[in-house]
Amino acid sequence: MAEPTLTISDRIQQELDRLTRAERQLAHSILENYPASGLGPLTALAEAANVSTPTVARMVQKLGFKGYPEFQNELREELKAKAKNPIAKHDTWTEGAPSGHVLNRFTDAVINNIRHTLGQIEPETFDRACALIADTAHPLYIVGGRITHTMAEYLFLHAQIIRPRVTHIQSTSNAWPHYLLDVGEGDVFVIFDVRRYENNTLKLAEMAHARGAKIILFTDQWRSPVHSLADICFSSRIVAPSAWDSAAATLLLVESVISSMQDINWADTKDRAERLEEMFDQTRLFRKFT
Amino acid sequence: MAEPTLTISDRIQQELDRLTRAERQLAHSILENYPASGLGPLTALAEAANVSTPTVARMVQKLGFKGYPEFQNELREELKAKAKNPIAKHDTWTEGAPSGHVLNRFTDAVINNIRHTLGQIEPETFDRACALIADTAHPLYIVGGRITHTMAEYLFLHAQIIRPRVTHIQSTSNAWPHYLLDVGEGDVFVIFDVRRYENNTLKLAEMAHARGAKIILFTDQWRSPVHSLADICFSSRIVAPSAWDSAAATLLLVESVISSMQDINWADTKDRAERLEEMFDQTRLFRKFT
DNA sequence: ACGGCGTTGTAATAAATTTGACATTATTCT
DNA sequence: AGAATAATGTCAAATTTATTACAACGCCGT
Repeated sequence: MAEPTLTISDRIQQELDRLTRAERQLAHSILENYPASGLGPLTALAEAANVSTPTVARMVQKLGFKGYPEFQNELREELKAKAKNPIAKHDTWTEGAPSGHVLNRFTDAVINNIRHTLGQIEPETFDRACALIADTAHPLYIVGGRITHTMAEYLFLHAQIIRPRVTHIQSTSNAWPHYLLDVGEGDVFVIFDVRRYENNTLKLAEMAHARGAKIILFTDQWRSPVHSLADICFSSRIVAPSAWDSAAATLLLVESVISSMQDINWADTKDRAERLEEMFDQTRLFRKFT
Repeated sequence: MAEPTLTISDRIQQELDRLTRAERQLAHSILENYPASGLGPLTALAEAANVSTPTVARMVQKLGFKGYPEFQNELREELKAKAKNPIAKHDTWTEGAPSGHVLNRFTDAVINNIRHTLGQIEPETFDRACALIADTAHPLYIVGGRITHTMAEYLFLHAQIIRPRVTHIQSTSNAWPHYLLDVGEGDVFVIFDVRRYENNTLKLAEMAHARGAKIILFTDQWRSPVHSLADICFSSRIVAPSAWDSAAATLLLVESVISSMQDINWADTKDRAERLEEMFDQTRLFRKFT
């Protein structure tokens, strides 16, 4: 990476005058639909430009590449960079920190995770999931594992305000079988399971499934075995520059679900939230807002 | 060109269920930086995905292509089409969703929050906080409130692996005063308090402060009253297009702290993590990785 | 108009990539 | 637990692709 901010396209345009007739013809053909045409085989490019193959080979060498494959390689790198760029246009997030600082490295990874995660979600599926979760006609069960129970609880704490009949189950607790006694056809389960996938969670999902419950699964890119039982499955990217994974993308999804639920059940929510406020005031749990 | 509006990326995601382990691995690798990686030689793609070359060949056939070259050809066609389309439709996060969809609105807000939050943090302060949290010479207490205890617990679950003498206190539980009995000079408190700020949390912070403990506070942009007692204070932006706030930026900070702690205590962590793995294996809590 | 030089194309060679056959390993079902 | 089946990898053959050598063409100056 010796040339940082000089694309191949730039370089070609710069050289345009110094090029010969056939080469210019070729150059225009490359720029015509850049960079796609340059990523095909040399022969195809030559044909499209109506020049011979050696002309192509010679020109890429003139541009300073060892050969056509190297030329293509840089084109692909450009493409990668471009794909990342519009989102992560900050080379550093925290000013004054070297780009290698944990904060910057981690933030990059998280933003990337978010981008990939969102890219894989079909809005219809998401809306369907929210509708299920918000549907007060059926009880809602929220299930988390050893680490993920924090996400489960986060969802639970909000869902609890928005709608009635919500239960939080920890699959690592040994009390979970009791909860399943009452589960019936059409009940909704939101299950969190990221690697390392937990046996209890799978068992729980199997039992819920057997009783006719709908399952909405939040997992990672490799997908928990629960996914074969799930009606809807969201997989978040969780890779991070760390020995542990990042739950940030998952949290984003959860918060979006909460927001969407709230919109669906607004009439109810408003009422419930107000009653909750009152109760908080009475318990003096919170200070009055400044 | 029989498939009009169905990109290869779409098709791969659609088929994801029908694919086998190695193929899924490969699929993710292709989607990782799409479409650049798919435009290189088959060998390179296989290597990047850690699968054998025939696996790649087989999968592209499974996707309905005669061979790898034809697959690449369609990728290039897609690229051309995208380049021609002047509407850069990538101002949305989830393709196919209107920009007003919850997912897009929420994601925008979260990314913005992250930007603002990170922009306010001085790397030195962050490093100082991590050093304190990682310092095994003093016990570490982690405190959360009604909602924030999920963040607190997330930190706790990881800190627990990385170092000894970590305690999680819920300020909303009535057991917290007991924990404070043993607190002494130099003990470290990580406290989470976002609006609505909780009385219990403030009381707890006051007592800890009185006993000479160091306080690291995670709060929001308006800053909890605890901040006057805190040695270090991180304020995250938490605004979201929702009746509730977003914890995503806070989580990002927490995860960065975890990552940094781990680097500081690496020697210990490795050992502790290994012992933990053993115990997990013995309890059969998790399934063996597929 | 002719010789020289730079440019371009043809064809053969060399290198690489892709594909297919087979052995090995993992997984599923009984 | 073991047999059957599917999945995956290794290796070699075949095809495609890039490169090189060389011949032909056109252009320009004298």
